[in-house]
Amino acid sequence: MNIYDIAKLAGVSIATVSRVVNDSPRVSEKTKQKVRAVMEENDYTPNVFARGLGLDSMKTIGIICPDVSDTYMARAVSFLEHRLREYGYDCILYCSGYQQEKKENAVELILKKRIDALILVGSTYAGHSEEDDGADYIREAAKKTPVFLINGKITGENVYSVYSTDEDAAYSAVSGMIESGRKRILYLSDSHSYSANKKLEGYERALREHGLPVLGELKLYAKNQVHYVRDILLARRALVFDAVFATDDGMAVGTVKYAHARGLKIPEDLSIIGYNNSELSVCCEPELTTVDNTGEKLCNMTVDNMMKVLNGEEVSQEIPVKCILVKRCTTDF
Amino acid sequence: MNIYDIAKLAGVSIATVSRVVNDSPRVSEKTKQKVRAVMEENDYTPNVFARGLGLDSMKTIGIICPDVSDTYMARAVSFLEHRLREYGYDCILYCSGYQQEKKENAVELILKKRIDALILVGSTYAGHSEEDDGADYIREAAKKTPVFLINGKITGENVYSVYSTDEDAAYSAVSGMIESGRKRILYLSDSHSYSANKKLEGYERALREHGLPVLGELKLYAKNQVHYVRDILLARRALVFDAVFATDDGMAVGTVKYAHARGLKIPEDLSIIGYNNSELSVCCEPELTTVDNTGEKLCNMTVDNMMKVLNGEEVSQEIPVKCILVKRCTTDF
DNA sequence: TTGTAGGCGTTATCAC
DNA sequence: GTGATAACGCCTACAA
Repeated sequence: MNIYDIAKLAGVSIATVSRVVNDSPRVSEKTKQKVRAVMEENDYTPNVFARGLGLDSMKTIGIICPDVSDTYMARAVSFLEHRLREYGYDCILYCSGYQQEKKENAVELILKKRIDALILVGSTYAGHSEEDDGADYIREAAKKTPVFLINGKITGENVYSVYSTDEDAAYSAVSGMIESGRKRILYLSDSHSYSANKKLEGYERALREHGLPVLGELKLYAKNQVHYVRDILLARRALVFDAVFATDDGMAVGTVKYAHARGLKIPEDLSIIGYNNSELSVCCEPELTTVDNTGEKLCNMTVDNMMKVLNGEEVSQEIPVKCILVKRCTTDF
Repeated sequence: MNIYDIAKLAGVSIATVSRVVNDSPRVSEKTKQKVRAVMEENDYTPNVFARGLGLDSMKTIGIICPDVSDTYMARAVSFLEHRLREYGYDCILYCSGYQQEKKENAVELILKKRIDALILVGSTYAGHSEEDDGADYIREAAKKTPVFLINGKITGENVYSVYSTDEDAAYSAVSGMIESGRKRILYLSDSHSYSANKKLEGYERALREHGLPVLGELKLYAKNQVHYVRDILLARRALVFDAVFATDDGMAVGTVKYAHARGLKIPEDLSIIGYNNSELSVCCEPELTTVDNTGEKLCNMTVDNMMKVLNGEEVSQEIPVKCILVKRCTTDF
């Protein structure tokens, strides 16, 4: 059942049917009714491929994230999908993994789908250092379609970044711990991504501004898995620390487990702050103090921005969003 | 840059270019080389819309789930996406919510995209009772494209179901608790979906076969949120139970919190079993005994099956998969 | 082995 | 207000 069939049945031309489909004003109400009736009756649906071919768009946005099974990204994808759908867009999802090669491959493949825009979720896409950010493939992609980063920053034509101010958040979280008497604060992270580095900067600045030394032994990298973190900490008996700032709740919960295993009291003996304010943060005992980086806000702003860009409006290429420290029971300030 | 441009530059016809693109055997190696070179140089990519129009397929699978921010579904989507990509398919994601009307709407909208197949994740799509399963919209969809259910069962032409045997799993979990001396086991659930009902059946069968009464007061419905469950249990001081069988880990963790609040020892005073073996299950203290319903296996089997169906092969319309009880520290059997 | 021509189902630009 | 008709870019008989 195509536009010709409908035209024939309604006794009009395909042009008129097309106009009705697109609700053009220059069709008489009478013929509109007539054509609509025929369409209903035969439950006709315009062929999206044909339409796509003509308009060079299928109203589809590509979303790439390293791993949707990660809570943070799953939530982000959920927010994005909802907001995009409100605007009438569909989502193609691609989970790229964390390796540079796979990320480049993902971008390349998804671009072939002629998406209207591309969203990259997670700071892994923002590269490592400021100089060589390894993000040229993204700038290249931006020549074909607008690119939107969630929680990462890349400068370039046609690329837009919305990110949370992790440096600030880390600074004030760590400052809080220092001001409540902590002297040896462990920085616990699972990555060297853009946002992880920002958190590290905030951590170090807090130490420096409070006159504490920045020690290499107090920076620990691990997998973001509860038991993994617990065990790695248990294995380093010699390492002394009275507080932990983790860049993800999973690692913070691992630290809670470690404290239990060693009989340490939280927060008296060990103060802990997580990141992301995920479900996990209210599962452990005591419940985690954690940084909420307002994923929903980031996502909604990104989509709203995108719609403006697609409409040809001017838009800021860089939007920082403030984090919120959610105080629960693993800190005493 | 389209097929005509490439043809002109390579000094061949568009038919030949098309053959090269599709790696047809009836092109001489020499012209293949030549054409490929030109394509590389201009980094030509065939227009997927045009191809879709001709072939009536864009190699895209629709995935609908009620909510990707839910851990179980996020994992499922992740597994599905990976497997589908191995076969060269893309995924369109749609989060429908749980309301019947929205689910129907989601299916209707995604069908318009002319996907090659549809996957429905979660037993909410399988309806409630055996008689009126409210799934006619799915059978209707199956007239247009093959439909695959993950963890739900619907009978119908062109619909395929892969599901875990939740009745069995619930039966043996609850039996374990009874045999270790529990007499009043609370059934805690957040839904009346197909799989939730199966779990309830298993729970009731275990009680009956062990000579225990099936009591309405011991069936409790709640939201799948840690604090919500804790508070609802605290609010029912009069309710007596010595074990809890929860249909999701989130509610089981809520029960752990409840036990802490009341000073109950786990598992001595209260034995708890969760469901899904999610991240949450190792976050609380003590860690949860839980049922692993092998989501990865369900997903992989679904995709493999789908590929056979798309190739016109015959395939079983119904595949049950066994669950595994993961024993941790909230039970004593 | 290669080329020509028709079809896929729209939208958009003209005329009328 | 409505109707022809030409794109859109690819695939694939059929012909050579």
